[in-house]
Amino acid sequence: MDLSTRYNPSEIEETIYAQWDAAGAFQPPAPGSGSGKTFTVMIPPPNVTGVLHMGHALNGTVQDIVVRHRRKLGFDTLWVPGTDHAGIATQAVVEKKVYAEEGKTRKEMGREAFLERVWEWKEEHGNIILNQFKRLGCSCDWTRTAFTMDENLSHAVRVAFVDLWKRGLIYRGSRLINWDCVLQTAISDDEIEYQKRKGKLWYLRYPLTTKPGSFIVVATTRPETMLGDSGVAVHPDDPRYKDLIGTTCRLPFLDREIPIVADEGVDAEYGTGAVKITPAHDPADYERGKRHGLAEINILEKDGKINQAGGSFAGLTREAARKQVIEQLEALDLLEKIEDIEHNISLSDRSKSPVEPMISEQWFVKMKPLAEPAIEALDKGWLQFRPERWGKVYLHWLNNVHDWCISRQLWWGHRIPVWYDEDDVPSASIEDLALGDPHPETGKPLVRQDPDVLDTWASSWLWPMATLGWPDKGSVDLQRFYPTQFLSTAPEIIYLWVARMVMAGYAFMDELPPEQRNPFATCYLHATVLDAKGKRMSKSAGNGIDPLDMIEQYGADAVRYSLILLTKEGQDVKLAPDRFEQGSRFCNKIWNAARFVMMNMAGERQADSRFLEDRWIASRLSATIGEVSAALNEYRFNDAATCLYRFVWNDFCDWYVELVKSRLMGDDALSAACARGTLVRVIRDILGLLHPFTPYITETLWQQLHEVIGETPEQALILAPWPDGAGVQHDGEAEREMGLLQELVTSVRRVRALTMVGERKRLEALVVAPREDEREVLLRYADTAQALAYLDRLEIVDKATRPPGSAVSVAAGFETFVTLGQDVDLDGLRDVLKGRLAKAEKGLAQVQGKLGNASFVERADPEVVAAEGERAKELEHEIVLLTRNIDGF
RNA sequence: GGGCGAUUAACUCAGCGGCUAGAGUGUCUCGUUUACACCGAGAAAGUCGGGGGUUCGAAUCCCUCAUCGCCCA
Repeated sequence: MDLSTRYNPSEIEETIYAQWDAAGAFQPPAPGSGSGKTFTVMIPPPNVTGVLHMGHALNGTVQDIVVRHRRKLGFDTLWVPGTDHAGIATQAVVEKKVYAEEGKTRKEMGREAFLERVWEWKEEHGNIILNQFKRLGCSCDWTRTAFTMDENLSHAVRVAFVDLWKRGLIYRGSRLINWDCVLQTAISDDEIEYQKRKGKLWYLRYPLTTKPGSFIVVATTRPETMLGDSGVAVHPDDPRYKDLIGTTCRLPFLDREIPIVADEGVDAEYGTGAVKITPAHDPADYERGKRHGLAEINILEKDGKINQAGGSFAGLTREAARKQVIEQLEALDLLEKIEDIEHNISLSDRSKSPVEPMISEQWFVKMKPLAEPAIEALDKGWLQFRPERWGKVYLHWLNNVHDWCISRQLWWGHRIPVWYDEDDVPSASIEDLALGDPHPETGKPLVRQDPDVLDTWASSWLWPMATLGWPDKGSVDLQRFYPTQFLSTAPEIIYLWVARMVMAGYAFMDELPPEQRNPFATCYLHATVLDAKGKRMSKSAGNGIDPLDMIEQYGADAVRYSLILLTKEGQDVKLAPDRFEQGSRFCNKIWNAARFVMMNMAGERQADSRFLEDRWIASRLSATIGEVSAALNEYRFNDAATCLYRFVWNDFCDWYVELVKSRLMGDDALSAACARGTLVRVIRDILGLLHPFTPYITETLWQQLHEVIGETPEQALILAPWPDGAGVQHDGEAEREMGLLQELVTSVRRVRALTMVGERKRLEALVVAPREDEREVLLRYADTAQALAYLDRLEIVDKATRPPGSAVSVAAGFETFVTLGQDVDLDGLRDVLKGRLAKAEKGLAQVQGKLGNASFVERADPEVVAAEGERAKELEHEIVLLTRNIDGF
């Protein structure tokens, strides 16, 4: 064994990962050879264009902890990795690249050639992020790596499309949709982000046809849309406008006569109480226009420029048109006033350009019928959110769901499987149809395929099923691993993805009973990672911390452990690079604790021990196994990590290892053997319990430990059974006695520190312990205490007065006098005693207050009352001791 | 406008009806006894955002206000 005193992650991580992979540890056992209980997790597929950010790192860690834990528990565990094709993002990346390299636009290049280039790009760059997940230590089954554009997944998309089509849930229609003028495609409601901006409210005068020289004034934030106005609305009860209802006004520039209508939806308080109606370019106006039968006048080209309907403004950009409209209105004295306001504008997620609502022919999915079972799944408890509150967000969206615009004017994606005959009658088909062949219903020759592709979510919503083989219902994986047990993702895609996957499960897995149809039993929403100032980390803000840098610097285990230690369930986390030091230090601590064990393995080992500290650490281990197991079963990762941290550092390293040192060096062979046996037992379980959190270091130490003790482990740690707690149990007596011993040792240390007498100086101590049971325990372990407190002599008696030249420390029930000789500075010690006294007196006053309160004694739990009584006695005793000793100085 | 979250030690966070309100970092003091200086020992440090209420008892439950952040419209 040659172990450096420092843990050096970079030396081991790659080797260990390769070992796991080579051993097939990431794959579930073959059908029939495992336990038969499966546990499945699907990775939320990152974009192929993506690189790992902290959110991914946290999410990857969470999933890997779950997966490793369940695998060690004996489940046939499968974690499916993969990426999605990210239609808009990927197309934009490749478009840019092609233009930079060849100066060609995608249109100049042509669809076929362009798609070839996208595939080339994907082959070259598409695995970057998955390899980064590997660096993190993620134990995905890479033989099942999926991509949403793979043949089988593409087939699934077509089957789903045609199925919904046949059920009448997919339709094509001319609707108001969100248009991205830069990328020139439709986007869904969920791809919009809102930004608060300073803007203006312009008040425009529209001349009344019935009263020449008079106007109706409408307020708008987007004056250029007036070119598409086909009406003005007022509230029916608004006295200002009552007599104008049913009359008309004239639209400036275009000289269009438009009606003034009454609409309940108008807010009489806002602006002038009269609003312009632009049905073709505003969602509210679209509805309003429908109600009043107003014309839908499209004034925009696909690139956002004003079209012919804009008259003299045709050809101008939106920005230029706004300027011109305002200037010309002003010239005509039709601009009443301008107000500064703050309002939300909608931007496209992808291009960050203002979204233009536009009427356009698109494909839609009817969502209401699909949403119902997804709502029921949560109500019935078949689906659970963690933290639970996210369920409300999920329900809110489902209850207000709009039809989903699934067509995109892109090339990269699943092409819509619809062909048209010469009369534009569509037909959807799973298999490609050939142009020229007869239309399946009309019999007329097919003349074209729909040029558009589907929204990326139209394939990722099938992810949990399609990656397992759906629509092949006979697929072994699908039957074995569906439904999955756990999904971990970010809260911002509850609508985009989570809710849609549940819908898809109910829509397409209809042969399963309802409780098994939804694709995951638990949806865990992980924290959002913020920077040190509390701002969201983002590429554009440049405030991100690169997880790969952190892995380089501290090691993957340290990054994982730090993230979990920082992240209370579902609570956002503020992160600075130095926060990873905690995990790094902890890894180093484990490394050295294991080194210590390995350095002391020469000789017999006995597992079953009656020594106090052996029984105590076994008792603590038993509790730790219980707590960690419970926490992991309930996905409380932070609780599990904290519990392990305390056990390893405070119990095992600070106390147990120190206690055992003298035994290992001593002459008592049995004592040494018991110490060795216990050390091995505890460190093995520590490695096992920590493995899901810090897989590399624990696996490495596991192998080294076995080498040292001359055993061949049955399995690598990744597959070794989860510590079951057999052979260790709660031992109240050991914990009590150990507590006393710790008090005694701490007392002596405190005296040393506060009197500056030095850690090393050999001292003598006298303990006065009036309680017989306590005295008896302290006497029994006096040797141990003497060693830990570095004492030459330790005397324990039932009563005595303070020896001259000694300092004192008061622990709960006893006094510890430490002989120091003359000329020792006792001020520090006295201050501490005074502080303790003040605290004890305050505590006593509180407790007596409670006990003196008749309602408390009467109403509180008898156990609570009894405990308070005990507490009062302890405090009284402590006060006596403290007072006595302060007076003595 | 609606919803959600946060506000506890100098900093970052736990605790969510009854432990003397904890941890990590930082600070101060001391320390190289066969693991670890990425270490050990000890100490100091908090009117638990403000106000009101419920309760025998509130950091914890309810109401309200304030500040910050996120989501939705």
